[in-house]
Amino acid sequence: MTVRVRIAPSPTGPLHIGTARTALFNYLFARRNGGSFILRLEDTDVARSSIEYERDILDGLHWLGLEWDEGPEVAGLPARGPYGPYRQMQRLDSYREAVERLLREDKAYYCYCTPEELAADRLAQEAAHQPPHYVGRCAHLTPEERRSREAEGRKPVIRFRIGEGVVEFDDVVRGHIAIDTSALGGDLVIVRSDGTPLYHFTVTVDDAAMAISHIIRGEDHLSNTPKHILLFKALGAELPKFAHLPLILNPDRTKMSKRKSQTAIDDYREEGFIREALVNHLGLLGWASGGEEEVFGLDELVERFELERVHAGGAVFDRERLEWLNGQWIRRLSDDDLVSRALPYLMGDLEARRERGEAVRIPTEDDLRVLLPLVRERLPVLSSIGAMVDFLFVEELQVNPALLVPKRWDVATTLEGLTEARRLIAEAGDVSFEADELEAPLRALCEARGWKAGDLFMAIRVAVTGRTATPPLFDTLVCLGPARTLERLDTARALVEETVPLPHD
RNA sequence: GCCGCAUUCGUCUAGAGGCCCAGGACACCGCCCUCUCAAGGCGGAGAUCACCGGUUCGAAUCCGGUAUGCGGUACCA
Repeated sequence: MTVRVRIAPSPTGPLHIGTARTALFNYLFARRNGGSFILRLEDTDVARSSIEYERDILDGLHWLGLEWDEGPEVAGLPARGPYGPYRQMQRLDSYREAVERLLREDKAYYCYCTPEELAADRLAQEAAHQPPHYVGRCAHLTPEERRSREAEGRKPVIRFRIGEGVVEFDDVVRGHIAIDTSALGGDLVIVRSDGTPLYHFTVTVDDAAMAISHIIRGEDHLSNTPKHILLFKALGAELPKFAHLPLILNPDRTKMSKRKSQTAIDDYREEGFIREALVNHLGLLGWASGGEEEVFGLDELVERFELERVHAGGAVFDRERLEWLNGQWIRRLSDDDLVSRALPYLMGDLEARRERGEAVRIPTEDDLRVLLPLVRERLPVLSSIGAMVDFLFVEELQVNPALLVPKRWDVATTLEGLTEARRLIAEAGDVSFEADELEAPLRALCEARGWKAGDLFMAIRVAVTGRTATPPLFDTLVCLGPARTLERLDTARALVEETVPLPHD
């Protein structure tokens, strides 16, 4: 059997975590089984769809590395695949044709009920403790009745006859499912009164037309599946296999939502999560390899993925795990790759500072390449690059004098320490400004004075970076260079003297 | 309300009758490493496998019921 799967997002919002996960699983299944992964845009909700969202979704999927084999034309590039168009609003003819067929075969009919009538039905059903359903008022209209309603100017919807019986199917992840059609809400509206087709209808017409073999989607569609099966049959199409993925949940275990969680892939990207981490994390939501490794790249996921191993319970999106994976993946990036990915974040930070009136140097890729080895295992997300290395690029460092004096030291000791350190560093700089050359004499100094090296180093660290947490000190000094190092030590000494009065000595 | 699905450490999960008084990972705690912060290493704590019955010599694993949660129930997708 030729495997053909699809992701069918509607461009009514930015790319959602859930959509991305569904896309991933479809992609993995397709690649694993030598099948095709199809992208289809479900844009029939014209009121809520927009081209911006469409862009965002396509961009996001592309960014994640989930390349589709067939899909719509994008940004000037032509559509790909023999089953186009891949945008539903461009497939209206095929829906019209399908509707006409259903109408002709009396599997569907025009319904003239007004919203008021339907609301009244619903109220009555509620009062009678019945499940809401369409009562079938228009199910068997005579031609005369139809004409008179038309004459009133009523615009009909088209309903699909649901019929009686039990719909059964075997879900790949959930096993055997049986649902009585009486639970389906009565005959289903498939075409709006304005003539546009509705989701349940378009999705099955398209899945049939595109020869989709496996429908892999979120569990929220499980209850709708009987409707689709009935439609497939009415259309005379072959039934695909169904696999319903567990939902991704908010921490309170409700379906993940914008209200309660960060759901836009874009927002994670902006924070500096990298695609490898996101893919890895999403791949582990509802699926596990069965082995004990958990850090997998896309290709490794493809190698191991099995739809049958997807499990049925919902999965809370655990951001801390994502962060850990992000660190793992950042550490695995090559230097060049990390540099090019992190640089925009650094630039952004510095640009923002500049706009606030601070003097900054603009870093080059080379600037970053030098100190990258020092920060890579300290980066949880790329956006923290600025906080890590900004001191190299700001011209006038803001130092909090209170931080300058190490916890175990007093002002006088600090002053002495910085002065002596400045002298030794200047001497070392005359020879060669390298980490080893700097460290040895400073350690010797501490030995001689009975200081803990860590205290002296902390004073220098703050003097030179303004921060208490930095990459290793001597490498940092080397990156800074002798001139700026000495200058900042001088500034810091002055600061200690000026702003902190020396009480009794 | 009705229908459907689900339920193993806080979280993600392994587990498909004896290997499980339940394994791994994140988070947490401690120790080691260490110039700070990380990273890394080692160790710890953490789940009466939702509950109740049944089947079986034996159940997290099979069956039934209950509870709870979630999803669906639109001229949204």
